[in-house]
Amino acid sequence: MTIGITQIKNRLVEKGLKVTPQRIAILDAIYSLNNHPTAEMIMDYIKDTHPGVSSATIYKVLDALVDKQLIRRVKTEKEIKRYDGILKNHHHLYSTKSQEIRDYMNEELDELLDSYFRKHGIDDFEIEEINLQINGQFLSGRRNRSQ
Amino acid sequence: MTIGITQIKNRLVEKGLKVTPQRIAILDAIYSLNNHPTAEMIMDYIKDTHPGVSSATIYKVLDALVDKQLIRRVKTEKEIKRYDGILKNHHHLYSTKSQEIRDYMNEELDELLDSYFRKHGIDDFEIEEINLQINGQFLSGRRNRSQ
DNA sequence: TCTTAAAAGAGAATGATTCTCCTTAGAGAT
DNA sequence: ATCTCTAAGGAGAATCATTCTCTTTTAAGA
Repeated sequence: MTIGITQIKNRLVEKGLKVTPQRIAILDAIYSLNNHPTAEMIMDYIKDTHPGVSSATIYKVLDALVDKQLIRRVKTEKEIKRYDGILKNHHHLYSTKSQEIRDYMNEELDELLDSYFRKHGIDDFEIEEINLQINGQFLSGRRNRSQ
Repeated sequence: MTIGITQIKNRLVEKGLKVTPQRIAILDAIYSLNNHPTAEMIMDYIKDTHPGVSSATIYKVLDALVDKQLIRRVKTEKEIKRYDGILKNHHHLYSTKSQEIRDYMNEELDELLDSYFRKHGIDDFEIEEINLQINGQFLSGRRNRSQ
């Protein structure tokens, strides 16, 4: 299911974004390179058909597209910059408002997932570990969840 | 449950790492600042008690500690640099061997999680979205284990 | 076409992380 | 305790993706 140029234009218009060749090219690149490209991969892809697009433009367009929810950002392993002294497998609560991260442990949940995936494996993939990334908001109750 | 200096030393020795004041200070910082500090937060914390530790050392020590599995790295929102054109909520399969990421959609699983969390909420946290980060290995048809 | 705010371009600036190269110091052996 | 040797730490330059600043261009409605 490839997405055509007309459809890309419509999406831009719907979000109130001006339709520019750069934006079309970038969205098209993301849809075509459909395996979570980096900004650099997008630049490379575009270089052929649209030479001379400034890298600053790529970043600005990507920000605008994320902002208008036409695309999303995905986490990767490499860019990680925070450290955790707790080694036991656990999950994380991420605030969508701040940069706060809290640990979340729940063995019952782990077992539930474990038994689910024991029954329904994933094709061509051997699971080693599952981490939930739970996004939401901390309700600043004065209750302090230590550990 | 704070971890003492003696225990930190033991952990270093167990992993075959030389026990140095810098390593002790860094591990101690991670255990004390127990909310996923960045390298910078660790530097700040250490500055008082161990002034003059080179930032290069901080990074080297952190790498060594991750390498020996005394600490782990955690993903955050900010550092994300890859883009996804698929907006529907979905999960990701991450290769522990390469930088490959694949989408994984499973509505049955989503419903399972949904109903689980409807029954067992998380204290002081309002869930907006749950993404599974499933780490493992892609079994490429012929089972290519050669990295 | 005209107008104008939004978008694109160029290149400098930033800043976290990495690299290089040299010095220091754990830790086992003597 | 001292010696030796290699791992570890220090200093500062280098890197490099991303952001910023400022100027020019252009999409799109009048």
